[in-house]
Order: sequence, then structure tokens, then C-alpha cells
Amino acid sequence: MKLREDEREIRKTLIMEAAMRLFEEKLFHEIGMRDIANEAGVSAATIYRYFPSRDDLFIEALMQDINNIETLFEDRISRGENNIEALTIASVDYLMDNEATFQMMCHFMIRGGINPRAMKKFNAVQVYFMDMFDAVVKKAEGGEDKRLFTEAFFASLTGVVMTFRNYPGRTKEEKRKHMHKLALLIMTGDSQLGSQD
Amino acid sequence: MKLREDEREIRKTLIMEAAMRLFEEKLFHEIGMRDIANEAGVSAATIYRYFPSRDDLFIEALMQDINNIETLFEDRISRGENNIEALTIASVDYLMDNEATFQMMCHFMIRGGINPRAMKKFNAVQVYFMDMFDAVVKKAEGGEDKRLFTEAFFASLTGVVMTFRNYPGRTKEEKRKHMHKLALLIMTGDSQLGSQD
DNA sequence: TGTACATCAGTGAACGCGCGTTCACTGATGTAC
DNA sequence: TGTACATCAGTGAACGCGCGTTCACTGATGTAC
Repeated sequence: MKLREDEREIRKTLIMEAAMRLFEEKLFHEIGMRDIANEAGVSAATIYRYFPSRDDLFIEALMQDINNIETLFEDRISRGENNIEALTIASVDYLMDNEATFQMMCHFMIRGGINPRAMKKFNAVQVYFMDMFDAVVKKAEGGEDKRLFTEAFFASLTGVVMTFRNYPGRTKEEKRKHMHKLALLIMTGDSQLGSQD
Repeated sequence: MKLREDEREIRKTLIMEAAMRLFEEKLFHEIGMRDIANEAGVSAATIYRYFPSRDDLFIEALMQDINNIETLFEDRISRGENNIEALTIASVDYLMDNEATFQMMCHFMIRGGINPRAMKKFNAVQVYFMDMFDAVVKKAEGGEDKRLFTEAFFASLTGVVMTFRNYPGRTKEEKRKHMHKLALLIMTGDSQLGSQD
């Protein structure tokens, strides 16, 4: 019966959304199955009827989130914010404002011992994400293959956010501004420090 | 008695070195107090006579490691490898070859809930590290204040290594080469992709 | 319309394990007189 | 040189907790005849 299958999909989404909500108050490693169950209004055991493991749950949530990013960025492009500077700012802001995505990314990049099934999914997500970035960059910059540029772009923004997001003694807005500055410096070779050719 | 104090310092170092050795076979979060104790040839309880907690132990180890980096980089500079390109390669290699340092850095940057005492130490380490980098860059590049540049440098290299160190289907050497390429692209705006002024 | 059966969502409770840390104690070493 | 005492390194065992996951079971819903 098809209806049942649809129903299942809806439940899965409900559970994932509950999990995502928890990132607003907790860090990735502090979010347990019981927390998610509680937030979703089901029992912890129920989650296992929809996801084979905690890792799988989070990776599926990440996959779903990536789709949101895609439309979000395409909207920006179509609104004319399609130069590298605007894209840089947008990317930093995205990573700053979407704790869930950022934390999950870091987790799966750094942590080992993830089951192969989940890891395969995560790698697919990474490739997909990079492809999307690539397409955006291509539209913004025009022309030939910029894969290397995209990778550098993505990796260094991640690094900037990771390094300065917990910088002590700064408000969130100060951190954000600082990151913008650094990201622009990296991406455009801006100011008196630029690339020496 | 002074001798006793010295003896304590030696023991501390022994334990830290044992901990560092474990990074060659395990990831940060897999290294437990019992493992360290075992590797150092003492009991787990003994460690607590020297360090107030696991976090403190690792942070002190990190602090010690940073000193090694300093001399390592200063050697390079004095051997004439003092341009940005050489420094970039050296930094990537360092992060690739020193699992311990890299993993500890990531851990303390991302993970919350670290006790304030330990966190304060970690922040001091970060500042120290950045200062050192700054000095190296200044010597390599000459001239004025490049703090922003240093920060961007450091953060993006960290990001590159983090993003591509577990890239599937590549040997370690392939990964390393790829990182070099990306890092150089970022730092110098090299190749056909460079910064558009 | 009614009955027997299969399917499956949902769950409370428990399993099993690992881990950071603490406790109560032993024994060696140094100090004072 | 000998004795009484203080200090402290070291430890095996246990504490306490949290967590991912599984189990055995209940009850609702859909299907077949």
C-alpha cells in the first residue's frame, strides 16, 4: 500500500526536523536519541523503526538540509547577488546561522568509526554539495572549469568559521564581521595584503 | 624539596608523550584515560595525580607540541625557505603529519562544555600559535602588520586539511598533493583561477 | 456485515558497555630529634 | 645510628552515569473470504 509508504516518509521527516531543532540549544555530541525522541513526541525505540542508527539519522537530516541551501543560493543568484563577494558573505552567514549543518559537517569530517553505509551517504552529500557550489561559482564567474577554485573556496570558508566561531570575548555579530573580512581577504586577495604576482 | 618538583615535571611529560603516541593508531575521542595509563605504564588513577582532568592533559600536551612547531618553523626560515609558498606547503605538511596536534585543535575548537580552566589554556595556546605564525609571516614577507593575513592563512589551511583528509579513494600522498594545490591557490591566487583585480 | 488473520507502528524497560573520575589504602622516602 | 612521624607517589577496585540499541509485547489497522 502506497499510502503507508508516504506516511512513513512523513514520520521520518518529523523526526529529522525534531533533531534539527535541538541544535539551537545543544551541540551535536550532546544530542541523544532520547532527546530527539522527546522533541518529536515519540519513544526512542520508535526512531529505530525509521533509521538504522543515530549516524544515519543525522546524515539523512544533513542531506535534506543541503537541498534547502541549494534553493537558497539559487534565489540569491537570480536576485543578482552573483558575484564572488556576495557569495562569500552568503556562505559565511549560512554556516554561522545553521548550527545544525555546520556541526554535522564537522562531525562527519573529523570523526572516524562511522559505519560504511552512513559514510557512503555522507560522501555523496559532500560531492553533491561541492557540485552545487561549483555550479553557483560557474554562474557567478562565468566560463570554464573552476573545480579547484570551488574546493578551495568551500574548504577555507569552513576553516574560517571553525576557527573563529568560538573566539572568546566577542559577540556573535563581531565574530561574523571578522569572518566576513577574512573570507573576503581569502577570496579576492583584497586590501593591502593581496596576492603577489 | 626542589628535586621532587622536577621529578613531577618529568612524570607529567612522560604521560603526555604516551598520550601523543596513541594518536598514531587512534582518534582523539577513542583515546581514554586507561589507554594513556597503559601506554605510560602507570595506572589510570595515577594520571589524576598530575592532571586535573582529561581535557587538561590534552591541552598541556598541545601546548608542549606548539613549542616544537615554533622551532621547526624557525629552522625552515633560517634555511631560506621563507617565502609564502614554502610556508604554505610546510604548514599543510605539518597538519597532515601531526595527527595529534590537528585532532586536538579540531576537538577544542568544535566541542563545547570544556571546563573554563582548560578552555582558558586553550585560548592562550591559540593566541600564542597565531602570534608565532604572525612572526613567521612577517619575517617571510617583511614589513607591516599582517595579522589579518595570518589569521586567514591559518584558518584556511586548517579548513583545507579538515575537508580533504578523509577524502575517499585517495592515497595519503594524493591527498597531500591535492591540499598543496588548494593551499597554494588560496595563498597566492595562483594559476588561471586567481583573484580578479 | 462479520470473523479470522496478518501486518506493523509504537513502546517501557532493560541490556551492555565504556568511560571519566574518586576512594581507601599501601608502601617508599625524606625529616626531625 | 636509630626511632617516630609526615609526606606523597602509586594503585585496584569501584562509583556513577549516560548512551545507543534491542527485546518482548500491545494494540490498531487493513485484508481476505
